[in-house]
Amino acid sequence: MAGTSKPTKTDVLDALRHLILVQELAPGADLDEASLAARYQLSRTPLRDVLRQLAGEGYVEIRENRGARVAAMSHTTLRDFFLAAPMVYGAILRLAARNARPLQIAALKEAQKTFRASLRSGDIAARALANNHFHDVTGQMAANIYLQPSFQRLLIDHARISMTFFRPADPEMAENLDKASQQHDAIIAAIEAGDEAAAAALAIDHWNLSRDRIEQFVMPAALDMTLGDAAPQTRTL
Amino acid sequence: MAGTSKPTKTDVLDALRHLILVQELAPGADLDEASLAARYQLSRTPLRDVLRQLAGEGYVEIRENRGARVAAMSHTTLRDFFLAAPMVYGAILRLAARNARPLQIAALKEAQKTFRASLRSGDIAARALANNHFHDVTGQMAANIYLQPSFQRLLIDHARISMTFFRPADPEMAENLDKASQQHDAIIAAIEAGDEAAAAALAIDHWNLSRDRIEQFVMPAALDMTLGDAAPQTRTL
DNA sequence: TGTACACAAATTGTATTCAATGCTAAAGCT
DNA sequence: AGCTTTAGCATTGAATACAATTTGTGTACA
Repeated sequence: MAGTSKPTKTDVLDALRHLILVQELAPGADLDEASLAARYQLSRTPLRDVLRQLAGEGYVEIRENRGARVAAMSHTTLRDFFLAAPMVYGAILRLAARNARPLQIAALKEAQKTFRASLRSGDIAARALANNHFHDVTGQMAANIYLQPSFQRLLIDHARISMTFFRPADPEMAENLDKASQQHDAIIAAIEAGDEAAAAALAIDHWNLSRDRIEQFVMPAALDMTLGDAAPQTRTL
Repeated sequence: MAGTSKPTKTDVLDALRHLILVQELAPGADLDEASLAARYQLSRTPLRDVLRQLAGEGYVEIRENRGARVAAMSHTTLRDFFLAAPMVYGAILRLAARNARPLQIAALKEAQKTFRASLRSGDIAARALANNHFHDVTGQMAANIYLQPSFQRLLIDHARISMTFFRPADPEMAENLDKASQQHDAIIAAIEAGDEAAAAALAIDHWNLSRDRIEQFVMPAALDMTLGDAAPQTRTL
């Protein structure tokens, strides 16, 4: 393709979704219509359409007369998330095992291949997107329009939470991710076998693993400091 | 208020939501931007915003370059609905019992009062809306942003399904609705007592009752026609 | 008679312009 | 000095005009 052509509305949608998922646009960040329109070379009218659509999908929030911002994350977000996620994802995987079609299973295997590659590459944004896509495919398999909206919102914040709570250096993290990848394989097997119960159980396991990873981050091991070190020995909280 | 003033965008949103919920705008109906703009006395630009927002909420569907239509109902809708509804609503009521605040409980009682009044009035559109509002309040009590999107979509189609599958004349229907109203009271009591298990169980009961009502309609008792009647005895399909 | 192509009408998408609203900061008042 | 008021600025909302896409219709041709 010769020369970067003017981005279409769909391009902008994808671009913004991407930026939000990998937190290059941080939660709560203000989105200015004028500058975004300039940035993507289209007028404000279609750009507003884009923001409205992203609002519908849960990526952004729009306040009347006060513009759009990236969907915020509050102090209750994590709790709400892990409260809802196992149930919804359990249902999704159960239905996926029930309804998956051969072409979809092929797509899921492909998605897992990409996920494994992203693990090796060490690119954590690529990993978050690949993981997102893997789960998105399972959502398509489930094919229940009433579960889809909540599931999609969970996927958005799952990606964002993963981007936040991740230490590439930590060897425990690497091990945790390897386990996650193995669970993906097990999920594929359960779906292919049509084993609903196994699929639902794997959903729970998968979230427990994810929660462990985050707990590791939120509540780290105490610093290793013995008595007699230079640091003060008593502290007020 | 002297003279009907020009409707604001919020008015149009509410009006369209209402029309869709009570099926005055039928599922799948085409929504023409120009005529809607003329109908509500605002230009196409804000009206498109409205349609985009309604699309995000699940009321309408927008196809690129081919306009908007009221969210369709397919032959799988009912199945998908009753598959997802008990689980989601069970979770909602469980969380409602856990988190409900006094003001919200007062609002719920008020909603139930309105619902009872609508039962007596016999206005089935008013009944659908009042029921919708009752459940909406429970959703606010649950206060989980990840369950909310799916729950809202369930509420939309619950109202529409109720409008479709209802025979005002049928005495069984009246009895069924009276039971539903009693369940509402039980739901209020469970929430007020903070009894999560009871609330969750009532959610299941409530959907089973609703499903019974619809099954009554979809699979009615066979017509009572004995051999030797005037009607032709053999027919081609 | 059926199909393919081309043209015309209708409807949606985009750009530009103008109006209204919210935010910021400076001035006046208590 | 601290609070309220008010004026200017920046940003969002609405309206109109224009462009592009889709759909329907008609005609020519196999």
